[in-house]
Amino acid sequence: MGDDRPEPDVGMLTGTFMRAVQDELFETLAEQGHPDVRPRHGSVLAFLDRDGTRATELSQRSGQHKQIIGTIVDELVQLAYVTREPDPRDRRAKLVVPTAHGLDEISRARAILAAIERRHEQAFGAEEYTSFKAALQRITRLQRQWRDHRGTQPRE
Amino acid sequence: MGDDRPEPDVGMLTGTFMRAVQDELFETLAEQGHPDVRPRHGSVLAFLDRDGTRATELSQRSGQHKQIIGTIVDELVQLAYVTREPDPRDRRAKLVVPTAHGLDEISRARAILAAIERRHEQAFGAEEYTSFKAALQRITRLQRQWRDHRGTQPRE
DNA sequence: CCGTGATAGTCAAGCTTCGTGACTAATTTG
DNA sequence: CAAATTAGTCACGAAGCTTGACTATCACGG
Repeated sequence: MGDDRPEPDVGMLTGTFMRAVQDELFETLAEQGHPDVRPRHGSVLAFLDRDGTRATELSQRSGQHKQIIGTIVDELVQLAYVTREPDPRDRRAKLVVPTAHGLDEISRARAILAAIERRHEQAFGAEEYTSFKAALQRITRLQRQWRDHRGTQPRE
Repeated sequence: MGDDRPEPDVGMLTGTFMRAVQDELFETLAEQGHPDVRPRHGSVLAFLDRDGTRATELSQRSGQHKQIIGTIVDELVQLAYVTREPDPRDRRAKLVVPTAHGLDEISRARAILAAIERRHEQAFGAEEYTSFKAALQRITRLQRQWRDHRGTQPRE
């Protein structure tokens, strides 16, 4: 399945970039003792506080439905990355708390992503990479509000 | 589902950007007479030549499995975006050929994406946006070859 | 104090997308 | 002309997400 043309548009381009980062992250994690974490688990692990976080809070931070967070936490409990603890302030709620294994995954994932960025920085030069990243953040913030600009651009 | 923190890493950041572009593209297409095209259809429509393209070729260009391309073409035939024509040079092969409706979708999609980029360009300034896009292409090309750099980065 | 409405988490069913392996027909190779 | 390749399809299953409904608990106003 090999050839792959230059990406036709910005959407596909960023999709390809994202997939490439994901591939490196999860294959490297697999080599470092975490072969069972998958991208979707990031919706929990990437947003987890050291002292535990509620599922609803994780849902809001990640933008995923509560239902999804529930099943992800099920899997992560199974894999011994987190535990469910009762929340002392609210008997309905449960805190999702990372285990030692979970904390290890989190710090390794951050290290791998930092290494990726460091590589890009070295290839680009520090200032050019920094401004690229700033532009990406700004453009993302801009694009997320596209509905506000609806009539702004006249059509054809 | 509301709050959404600042994206924790580059992977998620680009993912958010891609999703935002996709949302604008397909909602706008829906308003312009194409309510049934979905993102996956892009693997065919975005890579289609005006005079037709083989499924295998589409598979290589898009990076999707032949099986996937087959089902996408099934759907697009159903929706009258393309037809399957026999390939005169090879009786095994069929050419996927866009209909007038298909060509309309393709040109509208390109126009919408161009409008998005124009908006970003206006917000950023032409030169800064151009260099951003060039950096994104370069960094994507770089990241796709991450396996080559494996031992390069010593690990803590 | 109590009832009404909101909130936390879960259960269940269904849909979309993708991956994998096997198979037929036609072509290319030697 | 036999053997290996290639184009397209069929069948099955696994992930991931969406939606709606339901139980237990909390918060607020009367």
